[in-house]
Amino acid sequence: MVAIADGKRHAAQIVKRLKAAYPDARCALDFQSPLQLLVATILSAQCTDTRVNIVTKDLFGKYPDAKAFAAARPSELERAIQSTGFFRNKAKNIKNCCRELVEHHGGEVPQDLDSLVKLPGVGRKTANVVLGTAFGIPTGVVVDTHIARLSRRLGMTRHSDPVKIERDLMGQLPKREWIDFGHRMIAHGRRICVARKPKCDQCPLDSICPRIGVADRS
DNA sequence: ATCCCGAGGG
DNA sequence: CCCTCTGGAT
Repeated sequence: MVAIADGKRHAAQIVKRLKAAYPDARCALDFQSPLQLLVATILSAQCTDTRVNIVTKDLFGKYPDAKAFAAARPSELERAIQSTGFFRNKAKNIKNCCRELVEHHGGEVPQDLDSLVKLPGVGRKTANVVLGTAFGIPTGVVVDTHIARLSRRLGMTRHSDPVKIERDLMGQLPKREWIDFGHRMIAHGRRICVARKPKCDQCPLDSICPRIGVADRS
C-alpha cells in the first residue's frame, strides 16, 4: 500500500520535472474560440493532433460558427473531416452538437461540465479539455490515451477506467496544476513516453518512474 | 464488450 | 503486417 502523502509527494516530483522539461507546453490543437476547440477535440478521437489541425485549417473557414455547423450538409461535412477517421459519427456528432448549442445555449459553448457532457459526442475528456483550455476553468483532469498510459507507468494509478484514473490524479495534484499537467503529460507521451517503445534513456522522469507495465530492455 | 474508421510508424 | 492516435455511444 502506498500512503496518500507518498502519492502526493510522488506527484509533486513528477510535476516539477515535467515543468522543467516542458516549460511552455500548451494545447497542440489549433483553435481561436471555444467552439473551435470543442470541434477540434471531437475530431481528435483516435486521431493525431497533426491530422486534426490539417483538417480544421479549412474546416473553420467553411463553417464559421455553430449555426453554420448545425446547417451543414452531412455529406459535405463528412468529406471535410474524412481523413480523421470515424468520420460519419464525428460529422453527425458535430452537427447535432452545434444544433444543441444554437437551440439551447444561444449558439455559445456552455461553461459547465453537466451541460457539456449532455452534448452529443462530448464525453468527460472533451468537456475537461474545453473547460480547462478554452475557459481556464479547472473542473477535472483530462484523461486521454496518453495520460492514462503515463499515469499507470508512473504509478499514479493502477486503474484503466478513465473516471477512476481522473479521481486518482485529482487526489494527488493541486487544482492549479490540473490544466498544465495535462498539456505536459500529453507532450511527454508524444515525444518520450510513447506507447510502443518508450525512450526511457531520454526520459527526465526515469529516476522516479517505476515503469509499471513497461517491457524490460534486453 | 463492441463498433466506428482513416492515416502513419515500425 | 500490427499497433497507435488528445473517445464516445450503444
